Amino acid sequence: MYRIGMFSKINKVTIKAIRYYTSDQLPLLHKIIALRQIGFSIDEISTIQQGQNNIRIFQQREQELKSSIAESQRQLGQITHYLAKMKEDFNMNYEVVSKELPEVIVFSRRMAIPDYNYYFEIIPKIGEEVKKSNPELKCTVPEYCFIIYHDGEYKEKNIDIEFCEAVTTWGKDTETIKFKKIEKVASAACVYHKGPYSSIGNAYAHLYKWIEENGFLASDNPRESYIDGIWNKEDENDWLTELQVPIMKK
Amino acid sequence: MYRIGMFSKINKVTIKAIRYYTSDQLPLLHKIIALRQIGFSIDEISTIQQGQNNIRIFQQREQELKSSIAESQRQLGQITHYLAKMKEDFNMNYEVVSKELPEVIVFSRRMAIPDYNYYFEIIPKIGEEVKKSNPELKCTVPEYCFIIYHDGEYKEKNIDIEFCEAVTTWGKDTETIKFKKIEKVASAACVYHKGPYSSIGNAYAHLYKWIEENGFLASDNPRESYIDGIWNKEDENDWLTELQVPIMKK
DNA sequence: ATAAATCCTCCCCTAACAGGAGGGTCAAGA
DNA sequence: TCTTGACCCTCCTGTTAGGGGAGGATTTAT
Repeated sequence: MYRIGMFSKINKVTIKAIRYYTSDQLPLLHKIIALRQIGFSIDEISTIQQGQNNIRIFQQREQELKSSIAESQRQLGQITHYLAKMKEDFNMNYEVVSKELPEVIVFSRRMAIPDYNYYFEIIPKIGEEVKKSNPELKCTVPEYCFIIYHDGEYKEKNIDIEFCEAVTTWGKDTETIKFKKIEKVASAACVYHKGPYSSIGNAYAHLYKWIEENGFLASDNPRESYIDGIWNKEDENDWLTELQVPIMKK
Repeated sequence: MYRIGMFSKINKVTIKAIRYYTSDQLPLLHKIIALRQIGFSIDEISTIQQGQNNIRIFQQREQELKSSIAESQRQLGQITHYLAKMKEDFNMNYEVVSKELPEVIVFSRRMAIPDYNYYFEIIPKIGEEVKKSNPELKCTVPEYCFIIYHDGEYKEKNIDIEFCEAVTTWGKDTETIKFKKIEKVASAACVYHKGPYSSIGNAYAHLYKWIEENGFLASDNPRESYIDGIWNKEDENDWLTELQVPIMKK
């Protein structure tokens, strides 16, 4: 007779779950788990266990699955449609909105890069390194992955940037990668930029013009937050980036 | 200003649901419902409503949908596999089990049919007729659709059968179709038959032999319950039927 | 005025656990 | 012998998006 903790480890089921089942179900634990993974409810499982009219229950679940897949695909179609429409909009006009940027925990690496082409050589390496030293680490959903420009001015060479990716908990620092808390920003002017990075200057221009015209002042360095990029879209024209500039009333 | 009942009818939302939303959400009711139908949670919807960082939330939902579809398809594969295995088994050997048949409400039509070929001409008509007179009627899940043989002996012609289909509530009788309660059967010997109806005699033979050998007596007329048939499977060899004979101890 | 329809608030219920509080038991180490 | 830590138990609450119903208040129709 194993103690419950051991039993839980052996069967890879939480103690809570084990306790949830009545004791006469325990010898069947594996079968229960298998059936649960096919999506049967506990009630259905005990029916399956007793009666031998399994087929109907299986067929019923088959139907459920088919219709739920159909439903999900419908929803997916809708979402794709919405997303396409949104990105279309960002293509047409820069619409600036101001919003709060919440406090986040990030892992970050600050560095000077020789020029903009260097970006996507270094960023995947950071990801790998942090995964090696913190295998359990989870990024937030939705993802929030951005670069802070620390130069006060626009530079083409030797740019001082800080790469940040928001995560759910603190992790272990490495030599180059540090965990830190990014404080909440009460108000930031934000705009989406769709297309390649070469044309991102327009978006910045719009953004700073809006800040000026609406009586604000940029109160901190800008962030460039990456939504779609080379990692998920082949076509440069589909890339999507959000620019965020902390602002304060003049 | 509409009263809530009217408002509920106009918008096709239950009063409970309307009350669930806070009053400042009501002007957006349609948007909320649309987003709910894409599967967003209330929290996500209010985030979408406030912040303008919609894209990430939509993308996140897109991912969720994709993985849930993948998961469902995995489950579907499993189930198909299980079902195939079960039906394989029924093909190999008749395994008799005894079980309880629960009490059900059915609509039924008792009639004499000239011969067995007449079956599938008459049955769809019954379905249509009952749908016409009771449009709201719902069949049970899992379905339970069967024929009771009222002849005491085996006959080839002019067979006295009663077609029954289990439903969830009582409905309106028609001239030929009556609603009735079928009493619970404490114990019935059951066997699955796979293949065309022409070979169903074997299954009956097995079943009655089992009843005899195990010291039971058939206590009522047999039921033939239809699982797969011409309505969902082209190949006769895939048809599946369960035979049920109420029994009692000798 | 009265009856019927409609409305309101309040409480409990769902599925399958997760999370935590508070307390009990047992063996090893000091 | 006392204490500490590991492990265990039961009980309570929370999760989603409302559904179902009780009991009483208000509005509408006759």
